[in-house]
Amino acid sequence: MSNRVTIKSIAQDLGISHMTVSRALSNNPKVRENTRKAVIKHAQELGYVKSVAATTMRGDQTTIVGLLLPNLVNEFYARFANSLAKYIEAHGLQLIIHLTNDDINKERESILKLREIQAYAVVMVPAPGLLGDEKKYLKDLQIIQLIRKRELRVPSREALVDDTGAIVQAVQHLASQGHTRIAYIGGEKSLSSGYSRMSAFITGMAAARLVPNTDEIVTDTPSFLMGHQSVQAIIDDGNVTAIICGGFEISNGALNGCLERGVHLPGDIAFVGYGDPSYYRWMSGGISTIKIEVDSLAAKTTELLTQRGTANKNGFAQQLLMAELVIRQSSLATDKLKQVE
Amino acid sequence: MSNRVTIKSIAQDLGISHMTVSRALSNNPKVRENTRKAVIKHAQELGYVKSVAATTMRGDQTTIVGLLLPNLVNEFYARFANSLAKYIEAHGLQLIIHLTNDDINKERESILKLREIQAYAVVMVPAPGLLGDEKKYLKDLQIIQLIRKRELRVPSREALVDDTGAIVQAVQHLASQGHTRIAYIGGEKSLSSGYSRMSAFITGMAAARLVPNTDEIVTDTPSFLMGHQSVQAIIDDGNVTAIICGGFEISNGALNGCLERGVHLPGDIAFVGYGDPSYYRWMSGGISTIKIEVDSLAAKTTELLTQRGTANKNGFAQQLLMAELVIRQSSLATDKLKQVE
DNA sequence: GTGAAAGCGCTAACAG
DNA sequence: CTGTTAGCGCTTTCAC
Repeated sequence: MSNRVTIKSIAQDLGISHMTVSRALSNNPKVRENTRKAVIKHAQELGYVKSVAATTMRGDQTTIVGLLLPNLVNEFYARFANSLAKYIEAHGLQLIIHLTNDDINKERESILKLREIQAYAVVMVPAPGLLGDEKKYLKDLQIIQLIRKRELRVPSREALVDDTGAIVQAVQHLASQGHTRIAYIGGEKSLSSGYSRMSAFITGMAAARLVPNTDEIVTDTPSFLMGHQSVQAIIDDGNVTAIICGGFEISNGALNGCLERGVHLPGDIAFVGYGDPSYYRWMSGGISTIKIEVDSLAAKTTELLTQRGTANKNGFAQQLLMAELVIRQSSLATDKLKQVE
Repeated sequence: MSNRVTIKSIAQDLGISHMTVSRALSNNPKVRENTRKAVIKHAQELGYVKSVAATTMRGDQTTIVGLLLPNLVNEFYARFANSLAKYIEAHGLQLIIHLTNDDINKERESILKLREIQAYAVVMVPAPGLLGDEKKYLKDLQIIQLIRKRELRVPSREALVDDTGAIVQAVQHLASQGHTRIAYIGGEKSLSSGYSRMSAFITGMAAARLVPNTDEIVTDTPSFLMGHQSVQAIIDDGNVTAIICGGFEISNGALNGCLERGVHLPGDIAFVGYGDPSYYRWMSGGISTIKIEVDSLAAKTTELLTQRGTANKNGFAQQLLMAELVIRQSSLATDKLKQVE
């Protein structure tokens, strides 16, 4: 069939030089109006599109932003991708999505692929772990770390969440409902987010003059399954009247674990989730959560992405979003606590 | 800092020709073992990656698959993207996601961008509407239509869903529960899916010896809002005891509209949703749905994607997935119907 | 085994 | 205003 339409093929068709075609198509004023019109018309008719491969090879930036997420099943990640895709589209950028499943090796593979295509930038939720050769495989790439951060040995920007206040508030709220035995399930402490959330929980407990039982602070590689298993272990132990989740996946897994066990929220146990998926408000009379405005986070990320200049230490290289406690039914007093009262 | 590492820069470093470097890195046997090792070692140390732009310009296929979806907020689309990303990754492909919001002009813009980067293929949920110049802007692109199909004037493959049987079953199930006034909310009839689902509903009604009221068959451009508004209008009319949804967005919007109105499912009205998001089973004692195995659909799409050869009419160019009716609490008899009984 | 040349599509720089 | 040349990074082809 028809071969690729190029400026050369158009030039040949029209009996002019390919440079004139190039100029006409890039609105260079140094082309006679007639020639320009003829070229544009012909290009339109043939469905010409410029080869990004060629311009990239000459040194142009690509329009491709890589987004590395654990998955797209969690509503928070899906909504983030949705918002980010919308925001960056306004800047002529497009989104390549790679799923890492929080596996650091997959993360490296994905970054290599993005480097091969000379991605404009990479936005990533860094996977847990250490690699050591980051300096090599992150070369020539603008990196934005999302939600959590890892030492990358390479300049990077950060779009993070400050959920400390919301977590402290969550503990205090539960305490005010009469809860004294409160469990926490979160990501491992080696993750920046895992560490800070757990610390906030401990701070909140101290502020409420409660002594957290170390058995009831569970931290591990965050996943749906981890949340699911941890919550069921806690339920089975039966020592606790309330649970706070410190992670998107964990929250969904834990909630699922509760419902599967048929426990009533908050009748049997009080529950504070993390990330506020759309359906939480409809379940069990409403699930309380530590809410993160996903759209704002995507907007802040886009700012980092489009603001030129390398990542300096002068404030603009980091964006911080405040999380917020949303109180619904699931975090009130349990039936037992009500009886005591 | 350091400029891009290329085969030429490596060649210069090692005092050999760039061709030897090229051969060494692509496992061409015609390189002395020592040279090969030296080259590979040096390339590793410098973090060399081959330029996809260069190989693309020479005619290599890219690894980029475009995925055009209305949005990523709907769990079905997010899960599809998740599954597809996983499946194609096994073939060394990566996913660029464009959100169309079911707007045919955005769809065209996205396709143009994908054509510029010479995407390997495009998987798209075609937006409603007509354009006419598809032949031009779909040039040189392998197209796979997803869920619904449009006349594209260009060869395309199709990954579709056969939900006829499930919809007929849904009507019959409702009828068996005593429902006689059943409403249907679905996509506009100009959409292949909108038409076939509505037809199935009518077929089902006929099979149950019920006469559908034309006021109670609502079809329009499918969206969350449309489902939300349509269901509330139906509730307000109060003529109907059951509702069937024919679309992912519509189903979520309609369910939301019911919950917002505080109607009890199925106490006040029976409800059959579409697409089976994970949380439907936990809401209102379980929402009945017309379920589509999203992972299977992604697997079938991947087959179409990787099976080489142009889209012939001989069977392999189309993949069909059967939908399935899942009965939960929300589609049983309403309280009124129980009283009559 | 190794290297030199050519060309993929495009534009900056220069020459008319 | 228009055309020619060169080169971005890579591999195929053809020498040596």
